[in-house]
Amino acid sequence: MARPRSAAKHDAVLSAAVRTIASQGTGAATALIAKEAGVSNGSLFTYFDTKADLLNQLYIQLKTEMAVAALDGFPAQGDLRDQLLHVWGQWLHWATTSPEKRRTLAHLDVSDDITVASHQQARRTMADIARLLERCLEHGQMHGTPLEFMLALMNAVADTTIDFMLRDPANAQKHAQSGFKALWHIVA
Amino acid sequence: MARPRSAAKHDAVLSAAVRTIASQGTGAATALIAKEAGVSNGSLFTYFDTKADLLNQLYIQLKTEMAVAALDGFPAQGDLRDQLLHVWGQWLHWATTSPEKRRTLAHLDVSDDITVASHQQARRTMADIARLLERCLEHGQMHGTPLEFMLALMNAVADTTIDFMLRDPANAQKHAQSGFKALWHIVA
Amino acid sequence: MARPRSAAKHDAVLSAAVRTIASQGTGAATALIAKEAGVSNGSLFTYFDTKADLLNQLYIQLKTEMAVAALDGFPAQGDLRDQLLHVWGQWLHWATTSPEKRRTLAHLDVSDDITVASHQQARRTMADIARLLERCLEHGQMHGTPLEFMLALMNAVADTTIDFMLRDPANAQKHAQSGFKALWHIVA
Amino acid sequence: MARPRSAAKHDAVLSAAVRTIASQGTGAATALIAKEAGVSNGSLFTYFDTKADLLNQLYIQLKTEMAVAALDGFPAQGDLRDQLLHVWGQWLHWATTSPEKRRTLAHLDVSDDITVASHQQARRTMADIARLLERCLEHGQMHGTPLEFMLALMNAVADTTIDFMLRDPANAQKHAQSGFKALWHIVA
DNA sequence: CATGAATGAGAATTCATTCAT
DNA sequence: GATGAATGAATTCTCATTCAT
Repeated sequence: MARPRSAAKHDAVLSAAVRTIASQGTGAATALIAKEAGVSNGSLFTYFDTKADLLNQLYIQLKTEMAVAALDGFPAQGDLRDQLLHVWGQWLHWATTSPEKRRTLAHLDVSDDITVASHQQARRTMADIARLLERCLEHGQMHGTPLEFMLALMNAVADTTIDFMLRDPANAQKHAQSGFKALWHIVA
Repeated sequence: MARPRSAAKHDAVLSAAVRTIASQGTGAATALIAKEAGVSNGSLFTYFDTKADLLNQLYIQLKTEMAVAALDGFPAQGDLRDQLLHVWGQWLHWATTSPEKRRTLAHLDVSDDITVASHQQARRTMADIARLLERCLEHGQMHGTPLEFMLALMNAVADTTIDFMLRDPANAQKHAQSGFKALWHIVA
Repeated sequence: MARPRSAAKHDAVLSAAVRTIASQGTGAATALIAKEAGVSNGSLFTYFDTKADLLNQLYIQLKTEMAVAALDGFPAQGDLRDQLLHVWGQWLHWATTSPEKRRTLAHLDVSDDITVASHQQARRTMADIARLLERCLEHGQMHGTPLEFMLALMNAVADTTIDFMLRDPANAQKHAQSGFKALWHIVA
Repeated sequence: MARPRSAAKHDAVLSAAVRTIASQGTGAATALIAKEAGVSNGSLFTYFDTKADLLNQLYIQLKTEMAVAALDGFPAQGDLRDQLLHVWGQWLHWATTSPEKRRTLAHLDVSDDITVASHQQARRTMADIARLLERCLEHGQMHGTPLEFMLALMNAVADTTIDFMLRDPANAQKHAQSGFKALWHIVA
């Protein structure tokens, strides 16, 4: 019966946070995020209990968005290599077309404000990708290595690749291919 | 602000910074670092112009120390795989026996206070390792990929491996081997 | 802001305020009082123009309730000492069985938000007690002292006594008697 | 060897706090107190860890000052009544000539920021007065009542008296005498 | 009239850096 | 040079009050 909490504002804050944190790190002032979102500094706290809360929600949203993007248009029929390549391509595409989100995610990933629960939930959003990776490993040379470890490795390779694509856009496609080659050498 | 009188104090501050930043991140107060170093907060600024300066010096020192450690006892005679394995083992050994330094380095690596110049200089300390890597790649499947990229990849694989070794010390050796296997699959 | 529609809600807010202010002091947030009353924070301001208004109304209500309680069952026939003792007993009984109200009153008594008008009105609710006190004084040693002063003195003695009764419940009765003895020595 | 912490500044903050709290209550902003003391808001916190710390130190200082004032020029030779009367006079004199300190003390006395330890220490500063009171009670009608209770009673009577002296300065002396008469009736 | 989101002026602290001693 | 007090901008979060729904 009262003014409803606005999803639009909630999202505005979140996306203002992306922009602000991308350039200033997690130390960015909540007041600045609020202003950037076109909202009063007080209002920010009706949508997020705490700055840490905002950070955690943002972290999960971005991780989820990334995972969803990576699986978009997943070729259920294809062979393993094609499937992994598809995920790889989607992933890099998302990261390189959303550099701010990607940079923010990097900041959040190392922030002490992100709880273990959030990290766990983030890992869960990658479950489908993990499953794919598992099937790739089945007959490969790294068979027997903990899936968790392999997933982390895949993440690391992807991150490094993305770094180079963003740093040297002229050769982005070449880097993407190199990265996949490295990944495939590991998993297959 | 000029030449530090006492190298000992300079180093004391640096190693206090390692301890403090490892646990508190780069947001750690300079006053705390100073106290931990047994130095007055004012004195810290006679050894380092600025907090960012301290951070950058620390970054370079740690990166250098890491590179030196990785090359310690390098077997000039061995074949490529043995040489790389040696470096790998030294690297992981340094990281796992100096977890605070390693954690601090992780914090610094993503800090906005570290200049591009520092990042470049850090990369230069890895020149010898890069050269080794280059020779590995010569006849490998990744031949033709920019060395810079491969170095970053190696870094990423090493970091991931170290993470798992520290997180799960019971299986540290197994993780170290898995990591090297992955690396070797990439480079050779 | 106008006439309260529902007296029930008005009272609910007031008694929620008692509970909340007893434990948090007059700094208690209006939003908290509202929630405790089962009312929206906005609604609180249709019943009370202002937080200060709420505080003042509460102050007067509690003072009135205290005075009424003190006079309950007043023995119109008894001699002066019995009458004063009756009031004394009722007063202490109210205070010790309504410790939250009493504590709230203590907070309000020293609050800058309570206007002089409210203090005056509060004093007026004690008129009957004042009259009794006046008769006690008529032949006593303090005869001639301003009634206002004597009333304040009686208040002070009562308050001190109640403090000790609440702080040391095992000896509550003894303290009540000591307090009355002190009071009687003054007035008679 | 560095700039010494200045007792003058410490005291300036304390006495600025007296002025500010007297008129605004314990809710007075630390920034205001600092400005009033001619000190930066940051500096306030080099002299007091916390606002609560400032409040507690102030409380103890004022209580001590009051007790010292009350005992100033104490007539060791006199009879009990004269001694008590002396203390009474000194006490009222201090309170009425330092109305801001007195008002601040009233605010502090009911503040939740004052720890039990501080209250205890404050009580200890009244030890000499308590001893005098004890001797008064020895042969009086209230003999046997806990000294603590009697001390609180004396405090209450004094406070009430001071209130009236300040509120109605024209009759201050008369009120002072009335107050003492009441006190003496209780204790003797 | 009820609701609760919106507002924005504070509030207490913290901290890199400067500077008097 | 060394010390640590001084500074004041900046930070997160709170809260009385207003107003759209």
